[in-house]
Amino acid sequence: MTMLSNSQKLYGESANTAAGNSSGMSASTTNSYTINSMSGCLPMNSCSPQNFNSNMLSSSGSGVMGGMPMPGGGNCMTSGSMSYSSNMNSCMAYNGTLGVSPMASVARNDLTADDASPNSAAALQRARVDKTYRRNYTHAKPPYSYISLITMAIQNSPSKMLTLSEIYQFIMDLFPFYRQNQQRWQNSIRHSLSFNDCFIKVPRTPDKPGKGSFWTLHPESGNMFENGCYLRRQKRFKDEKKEAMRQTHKSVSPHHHHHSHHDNGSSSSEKKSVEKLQNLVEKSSNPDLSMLGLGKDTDPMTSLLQHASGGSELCAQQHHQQQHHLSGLQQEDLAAMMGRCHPHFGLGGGGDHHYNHHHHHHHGIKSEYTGPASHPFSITRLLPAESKPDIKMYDMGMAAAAAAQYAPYNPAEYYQNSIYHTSAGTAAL
DNA sequence: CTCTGTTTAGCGATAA
DNA sequence: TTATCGCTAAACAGAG
Repeated sequence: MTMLSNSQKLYGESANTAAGNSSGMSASTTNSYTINSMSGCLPMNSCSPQNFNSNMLSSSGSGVMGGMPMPGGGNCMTSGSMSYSSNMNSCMAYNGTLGVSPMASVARNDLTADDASPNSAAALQRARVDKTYRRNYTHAKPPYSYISLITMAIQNSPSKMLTLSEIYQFIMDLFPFYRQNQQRWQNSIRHSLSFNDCFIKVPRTPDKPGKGSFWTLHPESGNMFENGCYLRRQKRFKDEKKEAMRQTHKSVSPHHHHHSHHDNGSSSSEKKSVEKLQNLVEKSSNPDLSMLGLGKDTDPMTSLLQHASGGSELCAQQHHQQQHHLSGLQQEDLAAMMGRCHPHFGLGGGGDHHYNHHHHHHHGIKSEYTGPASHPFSITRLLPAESKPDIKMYDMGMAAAAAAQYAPYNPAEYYQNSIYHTSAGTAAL
């Protein structure tokens, strides 16, 4: 059991500063630590929930399986096999053994102690008292790609549009891990926003002065995490038009010593995004765009669950490169949230682009969905009725609630266990 | 100046 | 194996 593959690396945030050496990050700079990777340790190359669950999460048992999450014990956090200590070395230790991870213990009420003594009261007690456990847990790198984090943030906002800084804030509020090394991950976030066609930049209107633009999701991006994997999409969403434009630009550029500004005003990049929008508008003759204007029509929660909820096959934790410490979280909620992606965007028209790979894939994508928000942590119920954008989730309640939605680390208990309470609670910083 | 965005590059890791 | 995907670094430009 405990053999970890050394294939996966986590970039220890604490360690190297963003600076780094010129040539990318060499192996040395990234003090990476390995973590167990599914694929690594296990033969299976797929992320079947079953396997995952049994092998990875095992003890925690929280299974999110098909649909209903952990009724009983509530462990929302399923196995977090990874630890979180900011510096990883420590974690690895148990990391291989999923069940025993500190996080797991913290998360679950019944947890087994990290010391293998299963439900010992003492262990439990200790877990509750010892802040380091909590801290470690809380600070673990969430098993979500930046793309999924951004998506979560946007979808969670009432208007379905956020500024860059709001996205940052959302992530930091929810995941303590990202309160560190901001420069590094924020650069990545910016890169993700610009680089991925699934994110669209919406200019500010005069009535809303402020710093950057708003970012929203491409109406046709569909449910990018349909497979339940938040670390790696099966296929990257590409906007054909935009892509075409890119090509064109490229082939034309040679001569133009530095873009001859025969364009009036806006930079080429600006233009691009504008066009992007325009295209959007054209394409979606209507409904979809409502979101651009302000997606209120979308009831976040409802839509949310509609899709996914059950569906998360949780293969999420699955492997995936670096980071990815899988902390097993409750995929469910997340799935629910992500899943909803654009539920109603029926995309009927031309939508599905790349997202249908049904092809083979064991991914059983979508398990049967059993009905709306029936489970405890479904966003439908947890989501603050109206998330006020500005309120930030600083106040506890919010933080907990928010966290709950994504179930990353389970909110409810999490909260109960005073994780946020004690330290972060007030700290919330 | 800092913050936003865009873009290129290279790396590690997975999927096909 | 190759094709992709995601992460990080970094150069760069523009806005505030």
